[in-house]
Amino acid sequence: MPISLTDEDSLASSKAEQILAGAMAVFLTGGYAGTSMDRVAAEAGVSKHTIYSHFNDKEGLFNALIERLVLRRFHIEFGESVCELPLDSSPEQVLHRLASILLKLREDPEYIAFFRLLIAESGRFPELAQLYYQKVIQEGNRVLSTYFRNHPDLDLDQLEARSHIFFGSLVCHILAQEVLHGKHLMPLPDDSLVDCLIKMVLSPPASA
Amino acid sequence: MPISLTDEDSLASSKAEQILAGAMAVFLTGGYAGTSMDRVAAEAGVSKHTIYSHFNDKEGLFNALIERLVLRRFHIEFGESVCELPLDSSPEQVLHRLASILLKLREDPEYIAFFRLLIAESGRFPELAQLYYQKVIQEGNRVLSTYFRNHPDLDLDQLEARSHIFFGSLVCHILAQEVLHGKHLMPLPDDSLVDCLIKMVLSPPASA
DNA sequence: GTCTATAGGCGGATAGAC
DNA sequence: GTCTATCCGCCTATAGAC
Repeated sequence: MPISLTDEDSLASSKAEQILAGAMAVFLTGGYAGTSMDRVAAEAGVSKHTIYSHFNDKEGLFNALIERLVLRRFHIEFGESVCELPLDSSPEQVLHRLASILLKLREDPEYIAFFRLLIAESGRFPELAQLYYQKVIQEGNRVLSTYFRNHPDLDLDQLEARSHIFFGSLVCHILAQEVLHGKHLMPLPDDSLVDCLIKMVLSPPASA
Repeated sequence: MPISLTDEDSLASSKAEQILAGAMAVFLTGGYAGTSMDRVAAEAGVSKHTIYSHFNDKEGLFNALIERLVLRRFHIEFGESVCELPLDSSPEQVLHRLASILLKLREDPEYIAFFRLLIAESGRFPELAQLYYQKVIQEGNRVLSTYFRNHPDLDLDQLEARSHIFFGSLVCHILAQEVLHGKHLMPLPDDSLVDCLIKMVLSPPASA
């Protein structure tokens, strides 16, 4: 009876989905230690025992949640956005597109909260931080340095360092302005930063 | 009797110091929600009531601790180091010195832990995040962009954007390699990043 | 598999002795 | 001002009914 099996599977996974959705809401606002399994159960609309039967314990639930967010939500969104880049357009346009993809994340409160949570727990859950590092940060750097390598006409050196500078400046901009609430204290317009950054990153080495 | 007053004052403040030292150890490793007043009392070697009499509650203790760390420990260290810069040497040397001051923080586990804690609680304690932003991040940017402004021979535009890129790249480097444990996953040597970054930041605008 | 109910411990905050 | 002892609630995790 494949139908019953399918039903059971979809039911089970729908419960898991339900739990993970509730867990996301609670963990993202309360942090790891500030989250109680009671609140997760209430938010997800299930009982606590159901959570413990799907995920071993609080750590297991947290691991599953972060892995899921990294692998599905942020990895895929970022990856797909990058792949949609018009790679045949000018380097300036390519970098502008990359920058706007990154800076779009500023306006996503869930991403800001996820960033806070990931960094907050990077000491106690180092493997989760490394997962994010590999799937998001490394991926971005790989895309950009590969792009540089495939365009030798740009005559750039230090491809890895250049891509690190590109992403690092933008990530730190988001960190300072959104995460640390510096937006109103020192308003540096995105365009100003991006324009300056692109000129720098694309400037060939001092051809002496 | 000024002696007795002095004694009382030093005693009171020594207790407060003692409490703050214990609080630092516990908050930095456990985070805000993961820290119990019992553990702070044990670590500081005082009773809980003493803590509650000096600081109103857990939030008050946390606020006092972070303010102290920002204003004394990190603000002063950073400020003094910057003031010791040999401002009459070459711009490359000035930026190298600034970069090494920043990258020195990589090796300070307490600074890494403080960074995690500040970001972790930036949602629930926004004013503390802003304090750090004003006293450390803004300060650094002010020093560097002022330096640029005082050296018009460098012929640089977008001074604020340039200094943001300089600090942002380095801070994000520390974030990725130390906080998120990416050091062994994608080892980009400090020198490689710093050299490339300094060349970029000091390259005059495309003088067309 | 899912629920209600509960165990057992630790959380922040306070009362009273000195 | 400082300590010991305590209140009450919430925490994670589990036991037992269905």
